[in-house]
Amino acid sequence: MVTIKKSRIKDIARLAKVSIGTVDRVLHSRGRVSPHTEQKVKEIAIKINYKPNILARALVINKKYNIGLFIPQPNGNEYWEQAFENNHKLISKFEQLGLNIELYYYSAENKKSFEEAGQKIIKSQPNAVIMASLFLHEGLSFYNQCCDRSIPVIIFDTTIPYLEPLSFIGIDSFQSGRVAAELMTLTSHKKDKFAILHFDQELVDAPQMLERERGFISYLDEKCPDRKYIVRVLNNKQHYYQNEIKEMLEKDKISSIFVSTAKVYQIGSYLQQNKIPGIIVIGYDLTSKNIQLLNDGYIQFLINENPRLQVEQSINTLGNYLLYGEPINSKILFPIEIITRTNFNSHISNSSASHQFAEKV
Amino acid sequence: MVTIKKSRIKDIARLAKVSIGTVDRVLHSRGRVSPHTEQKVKEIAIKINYKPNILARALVINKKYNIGLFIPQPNGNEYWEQAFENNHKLISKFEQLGLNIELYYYSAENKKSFEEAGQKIIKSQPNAVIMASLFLHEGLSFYNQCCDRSIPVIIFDTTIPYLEPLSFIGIDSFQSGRVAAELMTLTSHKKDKFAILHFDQELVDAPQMLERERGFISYLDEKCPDRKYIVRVLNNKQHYYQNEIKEMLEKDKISSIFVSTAKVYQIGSYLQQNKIPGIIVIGYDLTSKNIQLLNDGYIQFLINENPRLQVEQSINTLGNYLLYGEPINSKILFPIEIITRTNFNSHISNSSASHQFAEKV
DNA sequence: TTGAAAGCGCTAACAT
DNA sequence: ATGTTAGCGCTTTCAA
Repeated sequence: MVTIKKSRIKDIARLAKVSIGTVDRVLHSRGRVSPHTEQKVKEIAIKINYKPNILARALVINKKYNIGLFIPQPNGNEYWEQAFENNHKLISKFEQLGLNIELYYYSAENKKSFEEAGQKIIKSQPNAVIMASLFLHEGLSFYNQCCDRSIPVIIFDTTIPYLEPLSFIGIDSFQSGRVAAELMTLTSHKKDKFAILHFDQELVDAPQMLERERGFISYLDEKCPDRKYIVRVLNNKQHYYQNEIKEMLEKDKISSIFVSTAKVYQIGSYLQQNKIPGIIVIGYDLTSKNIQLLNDGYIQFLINENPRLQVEQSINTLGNYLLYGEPINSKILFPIEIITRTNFNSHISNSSASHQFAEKV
Repeated sequence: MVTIKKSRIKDIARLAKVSIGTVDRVLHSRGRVSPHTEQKVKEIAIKINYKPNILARALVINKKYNIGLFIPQPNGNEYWEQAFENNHKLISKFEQLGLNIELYYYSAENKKSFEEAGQKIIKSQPNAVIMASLFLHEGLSFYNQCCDRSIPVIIFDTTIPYLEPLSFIGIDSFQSGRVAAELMTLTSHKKDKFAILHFDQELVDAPQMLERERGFISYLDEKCPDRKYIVRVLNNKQHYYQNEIKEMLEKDKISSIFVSTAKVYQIGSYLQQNKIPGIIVIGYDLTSKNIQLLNDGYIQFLINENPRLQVEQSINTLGNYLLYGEPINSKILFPIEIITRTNFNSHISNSSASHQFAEKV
């Protein structure tokens, strides 16, 4: 096999009969080069198919970046715990390369804590921020502060409408609602009635939940306009919502239930406790309670948001952008993964492989 | 923020009052170091939390590897075309880093061509091989030749039983069959009858197809032992199989059909042409014909093997192993992805994000 | 406008 | 057993 030798700056310099300093100036358009030389160097670079060695470049640049990772406190919240499982190695990998990733937590129940953590981040003067904001208004305000200071922001998990961050990384909520509606339609009779349930939150602050509902309904409107369905917002307190569900099931003869969040286990548990089989239940996220109920047959489908991969992808994307100048997509939408009792294992064991599209280069 | 300075070999040397050469010898266990010095250096390395700079290491190692990528000729085979879509950039990325990836094609219909290409690879004396063998016996023989020459092999897409390659990368066929059975069960009545169809191939040579069938049946046996089903091997010629299907549908009142390969479109097309709605059809792979029928409602579910990601992951895994000495999993099983009319778009646009577990570091 | 040279952190050959 | 040094390919400073 003919091994083509890699071409280096030195080769260009030799062929163009100039010094490597000159070549460098041309390649980086730093000026102070005569047009004639510039032309010649460029030609030769193309001719010998010069590609810079990113390792050498990264080595010599040796720049340090401070990244603020702005996220809900994972303790006690399984979804966010999953998000950071195993990401220590990713973080320390990038640390080696000069990315200092600092974590800033806020409480998912406390807007104040979000604002406070946000102030800390701003004060730390980061080179970039990765954030997942559960609060619409506060998230927007923080984003604007970053913009004012020219700090690039990657938003993941939860969209904030109308913003144009460096990149949004997550899943398409609207589309995921459509998928849920499709699965319900496939698993039911034409005359069955559906329910869409939200658990009490300030819906204004939960654009995701509304988008999921919108998607769900858009599918029904489009594919089976005769379908009957109801929409309910349930109180989050067990005592209340259990009564509400009971009443609903008695009155409405629901065949299938779509819950707009990971709280779908509250429905599954109710059905399990009261031994009500035969209802198709769909919700979000592979939390342990949800998976248990999936296994027990009281939830049929879960839509996986793959929080761990979202974080991984966010860090990777930002790292490659800062360190290697890789272009960045303004939107990275994850596949909408349908999880069932039978395939969830394959998703858990290797969410990284599927999505680990992680390439180390 | 306190920026902790990265520790380098030089720092260890200074603190241990030895030269960097000695430190290097300790860190790489190259011997020729007194026990006392060794002990001291190790202690200090741990104390200052030394992590080698992989960039500098990769730069100086600067070794060239020849990799043989041994795969079916993609031209005219959409699955394999997908597998190599966009992988040029990955390949050229690694080329920069010293991985020379040479492609060797064989014809999926011609065992002889497999053997010939195999000989070529052996002759080229590669440092490692990545292969997808559609032929059981020939694949085994080639694998053994590599072993004899201590050439590590990564096998992807199609397993060869009983081998222990450096890594197997692909999906669990058995489990995917179970998923198909589950989906059918969820979308049908208890008394409906299922069909499992194989399209004519030498089944001996297709362990995947048999594994998928085995998985399918194992699920039924386990979860609904009363379920009626039939298994058929159909002739691949349109004229023949159309008659066979017709007969089958007339005689057996099938509600749902599971096809063990990407040829599921042959069933979908038949149903479409003959305007037979209401049958649940499940098969494999996101080829254009399959997707068209998914869209038209004559296929309900496809299981995605994500060929592109498999290739990406194979190259990444091998590259990181060779270049950075990363540990390697003997098995990397992908998530079993359920594709429907509504979510296929999200899978096509970004199969890389989900699985792009590719991290560049 | 150009060239020379130092140095990023590491490895490995060579000298002592 | 230990130390010294060249050099991987690139960027950047300084001198000419």
